[in-house]
Amino acid sequence: MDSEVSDLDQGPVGGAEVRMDRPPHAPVYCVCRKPDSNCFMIGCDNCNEWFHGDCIGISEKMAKSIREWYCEKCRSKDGSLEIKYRQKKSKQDKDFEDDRMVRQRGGRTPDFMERRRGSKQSVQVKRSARMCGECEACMRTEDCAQCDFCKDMKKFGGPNKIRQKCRLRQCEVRARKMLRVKDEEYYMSRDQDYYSSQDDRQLSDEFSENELELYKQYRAGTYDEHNVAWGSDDEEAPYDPSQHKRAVKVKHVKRREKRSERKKEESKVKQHKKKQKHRDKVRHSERAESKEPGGLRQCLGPGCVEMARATSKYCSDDCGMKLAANRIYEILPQRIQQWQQSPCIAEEQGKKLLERIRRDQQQARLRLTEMERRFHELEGIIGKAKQQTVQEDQEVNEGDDDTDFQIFCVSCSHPINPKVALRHMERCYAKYESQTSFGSMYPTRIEGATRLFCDVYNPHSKTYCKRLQILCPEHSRDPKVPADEVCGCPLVRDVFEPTGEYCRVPKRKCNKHYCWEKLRRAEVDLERVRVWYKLDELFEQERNMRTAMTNRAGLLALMLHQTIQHDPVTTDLRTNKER
DNA sequence: CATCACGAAATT
DNA sequence: AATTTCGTGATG
Repeated sequence: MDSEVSDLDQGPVGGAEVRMDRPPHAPVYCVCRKPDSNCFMIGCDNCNEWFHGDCIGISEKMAKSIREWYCEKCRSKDGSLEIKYRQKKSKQDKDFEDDRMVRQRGGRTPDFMERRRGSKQSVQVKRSARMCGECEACMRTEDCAQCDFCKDMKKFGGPNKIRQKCRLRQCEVRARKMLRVKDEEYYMSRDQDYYSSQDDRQLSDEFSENELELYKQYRAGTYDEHNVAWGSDDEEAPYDPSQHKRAVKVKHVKRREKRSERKKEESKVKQHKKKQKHRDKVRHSERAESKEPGGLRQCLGPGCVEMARATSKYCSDDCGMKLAANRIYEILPQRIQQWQQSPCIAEEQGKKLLERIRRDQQQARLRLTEMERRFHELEGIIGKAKQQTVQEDQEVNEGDDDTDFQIFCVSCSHPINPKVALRHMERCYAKYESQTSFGSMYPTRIEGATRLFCDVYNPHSKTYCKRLQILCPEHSRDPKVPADEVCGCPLVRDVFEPTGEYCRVPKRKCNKHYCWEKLRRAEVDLERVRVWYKLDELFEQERNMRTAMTNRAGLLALMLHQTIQHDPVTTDLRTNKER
């Protein structure tokens, strides 16, 4: 914690030399205990006190070559403190050197006062004119890539026109204010204090003591306690006016003098006007504190007089919630009323759509039970077919029809005998199909369905097989047919009409009905899957519809949108036909 | 008074 | 040599 020796708090000391345009409590500095007189001053890097250049015999020019400076008092107290000088663009400059000569340095030096905050930092931060080396911003090493300055940088693809350091890295103390983070929330008490000292000075030029006192009371009420609160946040003294003095002292000498002269001339005449101005200013600062960079803001919580947190508009989450609740109580009733004033077309359409969806769902369910029925029916047929006895003689009947006729397999394109075509193509297809996998990450979960998907887990690809179980050559083989098993395929007339009879050829030899059970089962299963999908889709639609309807007049929707009744007579916007 | 733009010093 | 970032004049 380094704190200023001379401070506003010190009150009036040695009022003899106090200038007319300065309040009586202006801070005093230096060995002479006189206030800042707009002349060049230098700050001690140990005690942080400011000294008039004239009083200690250091000119601004000389100061330019000083890197670290300690006052007489500090040097006598602590023998290790030495004034350190800069060297012309040399690297040793940063190291210790015993050169006690004040050298003139070539090139340009910014017109800031040679003030450093301690040797620690001088070593740590090289370019320190705009860096205190201690604040969060100075500690940052990476650009945010978000701010306008970053976006201007070449490394972020910018045109390099602005050429300024990342806003988040602009020193909280020494960087020019407009270069710091734009968001007022980042401004800390330090800046506020700077303002108060500045404002006091300016105000004192313009306002009577009474008014000034009022203004100060106002400020004290809002700011002083905050300083305490913020003090813990950073290790520096919350108030450090010297950090910013330079700009006022060195740069605006002429302007300030002119102004004070002018003020004296017109002081009496414009009393009234000034009072008005002052009132405006106070009101402005009350209202627009948040807009003003560096402004400390009051928590927006209802009835709360605490200071808002740095990155928030509120002092606590609680206050934020309170305001939000108030907002809802305030706005919601009106919105509900507005909402109820006009019929909601979307709601009505939604209801219709929902009805339709429900109807479709009902149909799909019916279809599903039908398919389940067919499933069991088929199993019955197959069971019955198994009981048939083999009739050896039938086999010969189908003997040789067209022996020289050939067809080609759809899978392997080899020419095959039509007699064995079905058998070949089935096997051929199974061979190729079993070489590929067809899976999903999730197992099938359909309640009430038997034997639908293969669902064999493949630990290698962590998937579940999504073929129909009955059709999956990858994970199931057709059972070996015993020699005495009958084909048993129900015979039909005119393709569809069952005759009630069954094929009684031995299964191994029947080329006509090869795998007929499998194909019939697959047919049913495929249809079942289709119906399940359809049902699933309808459920999804219903869910979406319901969510939309729930959200339509939900709290969030009502708070965010409102229905404006432009024409109170025609509330229903539909055409007559639609109604 | 803030912002933009840019030369140039400081730094890498 | 390239990059960073400072200070300052022009501008609105």
